[in-house]
Amino acid sequence: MPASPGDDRTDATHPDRSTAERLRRAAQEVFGWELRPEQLTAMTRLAAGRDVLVVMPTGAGKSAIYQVPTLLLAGPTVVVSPLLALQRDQVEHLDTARAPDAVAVNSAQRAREGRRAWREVREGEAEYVFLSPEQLAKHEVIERLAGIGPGLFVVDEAHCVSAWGHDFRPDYLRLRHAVEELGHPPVLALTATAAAPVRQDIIDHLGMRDPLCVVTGFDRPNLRLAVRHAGTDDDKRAAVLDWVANAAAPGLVYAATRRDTERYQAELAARGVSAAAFHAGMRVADRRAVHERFLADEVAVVVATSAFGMGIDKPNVRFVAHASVPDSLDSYYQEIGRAGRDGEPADTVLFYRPQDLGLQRFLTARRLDRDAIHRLATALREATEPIRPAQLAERVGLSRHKTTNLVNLLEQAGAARTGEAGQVSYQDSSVSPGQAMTRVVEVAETLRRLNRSRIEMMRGYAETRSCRRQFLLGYFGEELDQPCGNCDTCTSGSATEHTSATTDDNTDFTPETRVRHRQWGPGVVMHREADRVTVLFEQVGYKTLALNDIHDHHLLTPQPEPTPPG
DNA sequence: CGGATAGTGCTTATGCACTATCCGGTGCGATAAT
Repeated sequence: MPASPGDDRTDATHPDRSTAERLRRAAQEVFGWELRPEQLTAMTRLAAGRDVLVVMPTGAGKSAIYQVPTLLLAGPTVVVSPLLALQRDQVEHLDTARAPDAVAVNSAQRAREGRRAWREVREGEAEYVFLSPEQLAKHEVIERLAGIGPGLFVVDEAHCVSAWGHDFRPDYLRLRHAVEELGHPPVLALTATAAAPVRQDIIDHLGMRDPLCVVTGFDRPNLRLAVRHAGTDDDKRAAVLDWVANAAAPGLVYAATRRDTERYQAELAARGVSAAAFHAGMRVADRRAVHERFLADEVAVVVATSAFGMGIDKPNVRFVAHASVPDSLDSYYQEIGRAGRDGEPADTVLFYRPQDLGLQRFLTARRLDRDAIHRLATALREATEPIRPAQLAERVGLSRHKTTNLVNLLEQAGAARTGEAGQVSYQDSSVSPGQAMTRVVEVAETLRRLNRSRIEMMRGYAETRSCRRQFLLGYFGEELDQPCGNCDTCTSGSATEHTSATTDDNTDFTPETRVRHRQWGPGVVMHREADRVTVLFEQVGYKTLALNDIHDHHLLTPQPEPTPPG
């Protein structure tokens, strides 16, 4: 991995002491903060014009990393944020501090409000401007910003680039073009959760140059981890209800479908539990009411789809139960991370049926419109000059959303490219639209395999007999020396039986070892247990292999480290 | 991929087993209808 995500060492050169000192003082005087070393490292690097990826838990002061350098840098800071509600919160939060003004620009506001916000940014009154990725896809927004000259480009909740960019919100994958059009100010990506491939996705799709990766520990030792296996669907439902009805509130229950959230809510209510459902199909006012009542401890349990959570910083959540598996350990960790933020003990329990993985396979499978790909490729090949995705959508008669998605795929397939002005052109006119389509299908197939393998890692977590925390942290590239003592497999003794004793004949395939598989090609060892290793392959995603098979059939060959770039 | 639901057929009356069909998650922004 060229950018070596996960490397949290500062480079050997001394950080600019005077810059560090100025940052420290600004933080103290304007915000009243004492900066921690990793915050200061990231800020100093940004102030020096470099790109930075920060992976830190919620509450560790991620926002400070852009809020403080903004005071020193010329030009406003652009903050890309996925939800309008988050933008609102951030703007309000900055307004109460002694910080410069913050504004948001989005479709929810009136034209007059928008004009005023732009004027404040232009005149230097506002130093922070919050935008959705969709705003940055608009040419006039880029032109305005380019005219003002932002000093810093921040992507908050940066895991959304990877989680949503590939089909749900395709403008996330085009942010790199916005960055280029703005003259590549230093780019800061912030997230609480990102395993290796997610980090690489963020770096690639934001076009980050030789980024510093600041990754602090993932472990949340106060969270107890447990999995309950269930036979039939009815058994599982009964188990969820029994467990939740007896658990210490407040808590969250994640379900896979909207319908299930309402069903569990009704059944909990019938048992006298104060519960509310939450999903994206509800009216905005109702969603907000649930959110506020939960924060105010007026409702004990929220039963939600994955729609609930981002931006919810409630310290005393005592449990997060999953009535069904999410699509990846990344999502799972994000969701259980909402428990126990006060540091007090909290329970996480996954009610598991392997059949539930099927729904996630369905939901993450994307159906390609081959005809539309062919039409787009043809239109691009015939275009006399480069064209913006929005214009291309009009020309071909497809929605902007779909066009952007397919343009992204054509780019990833090497069939199209985006130039400096954000316009798309056909890569090589000797390639036929049919051939371009074939390549797109291959790219989509690789993405599908990766998604499936992430679902399989979810299975791995649910079915492991060794320490769950070791498994979970291993997935995020962090090694825990000993079984944790605060998960169900540790308590039952299963973890000690299956723990990975590092025996002498067994020291190859330690985590981070680069390997090559005869069939699956190159990969990196992510995790090792007593009798098996998990490898992340570039082409097929995560695979777990038995050490016996590896040795007997010479499946894996260790590879030398690639020479670092530069 | 699997669960829910409606429909079909069998059986012999009020259900039961089987089959076909449909449905399933995240939010922005622009637009249409009041």
